[in-house]
Amino acid sequence: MKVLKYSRQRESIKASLMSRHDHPTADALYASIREEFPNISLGTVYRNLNLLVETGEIKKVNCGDGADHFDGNVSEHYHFVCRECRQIYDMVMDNLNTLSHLDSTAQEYAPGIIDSHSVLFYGTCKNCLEKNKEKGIDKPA
Amino acid sequence: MKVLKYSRQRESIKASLMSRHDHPTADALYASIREEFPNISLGTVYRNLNLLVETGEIKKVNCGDGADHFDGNVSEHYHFVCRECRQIYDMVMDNLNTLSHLDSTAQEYAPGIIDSHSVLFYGTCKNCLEKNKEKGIDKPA
DNA sequence: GTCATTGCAAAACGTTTGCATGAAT
DNA sequence: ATTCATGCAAACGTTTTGCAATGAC
Repeated sequence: MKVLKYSRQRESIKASLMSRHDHPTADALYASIREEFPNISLGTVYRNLNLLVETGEIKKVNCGDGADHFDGNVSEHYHFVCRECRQIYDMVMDNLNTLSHLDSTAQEYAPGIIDSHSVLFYGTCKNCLEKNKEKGIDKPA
Repeated sequence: MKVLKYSRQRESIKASLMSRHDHPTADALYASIREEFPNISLGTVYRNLNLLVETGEIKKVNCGDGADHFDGNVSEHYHFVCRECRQIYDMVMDNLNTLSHLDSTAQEYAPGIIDSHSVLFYGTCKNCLEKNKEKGIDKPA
């Protein structure tokens, strides 16, 4: 296994991600890190995010919008992705009824060993539903 | 709604995807379509795949390897993604115990209206487990 | 002193788009 | 005749990479 050396940049990237409750892209994170490290490069942000994913300190979320999103919350949870505003929401669910149940069922059918999973729900979030109502739009685009 | 005109290319792309049991990328599909239509362009393949997704005739699967994969099976099912060989397997599961259960639980927590979902399991598939055993590797990389 | 990490820029990758031509209705 | 679809190539957005310089140990 690779030996990691300390780096202020990596520390700052991790701290910045941990302090957020959204699921920023590398570029969004880059923008906020630059306030502290004006000379940091986007490549460094990508390299460190990938390192942190490898060590399991953060998670990568792929919601299908073309960009990787990152999540400082490594506990098992689902995500809800709004098709209109593209925001990603955490969905904390009852493990007993959902995740663990899903896992045990999956084990029976999976053609191998499962070590992790990604559960995404797509739809229209409450905020967008309200905005649509205000504009007099009954059905979401 | 947009009116679609018939095109031999689109028909062939759909037929080609339907005949496969894997989950090819646009590029892989492009390679096999080229046997029938040597002059077809990759752009046309992408355009038609997106049209077919819009009309609900096929599905897009995002397994996090950077490329979109396409699925001719539009019935609700899960996917198992092998981290070693990158292959995507269909997981046909008992709806009563899993998908519908998951959906009803999700509705309680989701911050809006859910219209679809993506469930991916990651791990090592049976084939790779066997190959690893043959090579004398006990634990997967 | 060694080797990981950085900043920079270029390249790679998958996907989309503009445009003139061709095909379907 | 109209309008959508095609092939081609260029452009796009995201991520990775090669390299010389810097920093951690």
